[in-house]
Amino acid sequence: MLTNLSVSEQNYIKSIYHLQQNSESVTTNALAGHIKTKPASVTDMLKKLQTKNLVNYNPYKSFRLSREGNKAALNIIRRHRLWEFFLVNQLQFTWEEVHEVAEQLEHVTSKKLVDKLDAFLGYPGFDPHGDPIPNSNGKINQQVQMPLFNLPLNTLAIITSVQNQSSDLLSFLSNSGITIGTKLEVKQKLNFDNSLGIKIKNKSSIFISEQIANAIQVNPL
Amino acid sequence: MLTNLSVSEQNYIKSIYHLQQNSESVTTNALAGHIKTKPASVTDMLKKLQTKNLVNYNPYKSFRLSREGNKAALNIIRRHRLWEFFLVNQLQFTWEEVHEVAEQLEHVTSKKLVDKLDAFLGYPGFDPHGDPIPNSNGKINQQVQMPLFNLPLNTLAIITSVQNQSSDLLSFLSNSGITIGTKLEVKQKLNFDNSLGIKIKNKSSIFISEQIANAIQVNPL
DNA sequence: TTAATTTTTTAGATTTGTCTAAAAATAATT
DNA sequence: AATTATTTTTAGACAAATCTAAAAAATTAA
Ligand SMILES: [Mn+2]
Ligand SMILES: [Mn+2]
Ligand SMILES: [Mn+2]
Ligand SMILES: [Mn+2]
Repeated sequence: MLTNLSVSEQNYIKSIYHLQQNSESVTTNALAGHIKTKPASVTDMLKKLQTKNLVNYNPYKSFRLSREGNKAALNIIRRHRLWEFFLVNQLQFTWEEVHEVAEQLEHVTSKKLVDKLDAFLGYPGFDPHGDPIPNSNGKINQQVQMPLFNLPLNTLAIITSVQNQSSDLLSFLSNSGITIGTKLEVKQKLNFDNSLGIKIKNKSSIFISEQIANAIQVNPL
Repeated sequence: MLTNLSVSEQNYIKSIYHLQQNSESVTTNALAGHIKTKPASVTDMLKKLQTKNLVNYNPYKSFRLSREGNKAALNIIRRHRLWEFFLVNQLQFTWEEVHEVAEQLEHVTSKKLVDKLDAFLGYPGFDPHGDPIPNSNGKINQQVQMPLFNLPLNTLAIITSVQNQSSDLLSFLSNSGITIGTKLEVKQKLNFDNSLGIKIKNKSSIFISEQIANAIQVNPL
């Protein structure tokens, strides 16, 4: 049942998918916050997505993407991340500039376009922020990673992804010499505010806040 | 006054621009036919475009794009044609496949994206159908051309563009060895139906209808 | 286990873009 | 010039997506 999804429906589905990554089921308020709309609008849309069998919705209780909905979400995310890869690797965008543009490009739904773009780019596995790109069957290359905040002291690790699209944060990170593939270790942790002193390999040491350390995902070597 | 235009507004403006190429001013019915909507909807949209100063609209009389509207149209057309060029030259689409996809891509309005795409493609002057691509200032490379139907007999000419996006027609033409840059001459014209016998350089002769001959633009050598 | 608080849903309104049917204006014919 | 035909606009309705305010349900606290 390959229904044509409106841009709005696509955005809701994608947001539900992302929110489900962190918690088992999603709340109306969380979705409203994520998508910058009001809870009442979320309820309206949930009823529509329910009739299209894209979510399993129990009013007042909870909702999740259906198998159909999950598949649709992966398609949208595939397009989003392929375009981000294209923008950085072919058009010389920086990693903090691409998210906004990809938010628009992801809604161009031609399958032929997406698959040809994928081939043109050499079937990349990860986008510029380290997030995995689903292949044309919706299969994702999951990688082992943990928040930098949880990395034990004095353990060398490699940055695998950054779980936040704020261009503020992203340009701060690249200005500090932090990007996907950067090797670093945590040297100290301040009890006062939970900030971390980190040593970037072959570079200077800097302090980062707990929030930033939680957005950065690493793979201990 | 760089107002944000909805997809619908963009489609209306683009259509008005194209219709103005052929006749001085545009009629409500012609626009409705072109955009596959009803005359009443056109009137509604004209009133909105008028308040945004994108058209000069005299109810019951006529309407044209304003200077503003013209500029907006050129921007949309620039995006459309750049993407068509990209699809054919980078993603290996054929010239009859690109129009439909470009209809969607043209509505992604990021100026940075468009300018970087332009640079990436090497600032192409013409799209895969031979239509000129406006530069970032809206300037167009006009070429001297005439309908193949008007080409005198036995005059060598080069095909410069095809003024129709029907994929039917476009694949017929490429299957017949006709594309942008093809050299040919008209050998005979049947009075019965105005069809033309044309000789493609280094290839066989074929007959084409008056309609097709009028869609093909050539430059006599 | 009531009462208070928070979350979620409903009711009703609004905006955008579209449509049909009817009215008004313009153009073409006799 | 009057009639007829065509084109265009208006009036009113509708679907999609959103909002505010009020009601209902669920959760938390007392
Ligand atoms: Mn992104
Ligand atoms: Mn990303
Ligand atoms: Mn086209
Ligand atoms: Mn074209």
